Amino acid sequence: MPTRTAAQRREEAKAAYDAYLATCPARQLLDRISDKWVSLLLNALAGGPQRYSELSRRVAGVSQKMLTQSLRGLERDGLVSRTVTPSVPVRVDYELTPLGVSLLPVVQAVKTWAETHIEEVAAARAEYDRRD
Amino acid sequence: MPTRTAAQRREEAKAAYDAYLATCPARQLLDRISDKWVSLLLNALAGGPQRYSELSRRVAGVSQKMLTQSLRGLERDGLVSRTVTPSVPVRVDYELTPLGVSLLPVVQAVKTWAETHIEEVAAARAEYDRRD
DNA sequence: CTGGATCCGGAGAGATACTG
DNA sequence: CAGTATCTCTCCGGATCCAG
Repeated sequence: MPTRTAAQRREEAKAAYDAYLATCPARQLLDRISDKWVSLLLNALAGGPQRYSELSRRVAGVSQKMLTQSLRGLERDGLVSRTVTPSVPVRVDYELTPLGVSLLPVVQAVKTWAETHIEEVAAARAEYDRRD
Repeated sequence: MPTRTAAQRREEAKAAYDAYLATCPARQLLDRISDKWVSLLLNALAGGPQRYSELSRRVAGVSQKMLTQSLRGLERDGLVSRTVTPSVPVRVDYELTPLGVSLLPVVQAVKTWAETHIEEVAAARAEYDRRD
């Protein structure tokens, strides 16, 4: 069983998990979105369709495993579409779906906030480390 | 060494990590924000100061370990302040700093998006699982 | 050669029990 | 009440292998 099995294990775990969380199924979705690689990937896909290898370079630091796994998750959730062109060698493009596009402004806002306030956070961090 | 050691290990790991990412220090911050428990905690703190036990109940499903660890991280980054009232028993309140408040609209937008589009994602997910 | 699956070792998350 | 210490177990990253 490939990578998808991991996703399925997650699903099963969440199912049991939600049982005692009881009230909020959106929690599951929020967890998915609030993922390091997911936010990075969605931002990377903002500029249109991208190949697997392009994403791999753009998001620099992600392992092939996590890249594939994250993309599969996003595809399953209907946020990203996967198009295989059976040329030689094979070409795989990933693109935001309309649903994915609707999420885009939000994740871009997160990225923008991070870029804007990085210095304040760095200062707070230095302060914290110095005093304690 | 208590929980803080974990945070410090993270720090060290990130330092080595950033070295080969080279270009983008904001990446580090984005990773911190794009965390499951962090987004949940920030949303929970939206309604004003909360005690440790209140947060524990509100964010239902978080372990004490991750709660403490996440709060420490947020405190270090200057997003959350920690106030200890040495009564009997001791009382600890967590509250968003101005910097944390500035991030609030963004994380709330993420939460709102998740709540709004949960059904579409669930449908896409069911579709994906059925066909493949 | 690209895209991806598999296996393995180590880091980190979860649950539990304990302490000031 | 607010953590800390410990143990277990999942999950991540890297290397390797596989299909087209």
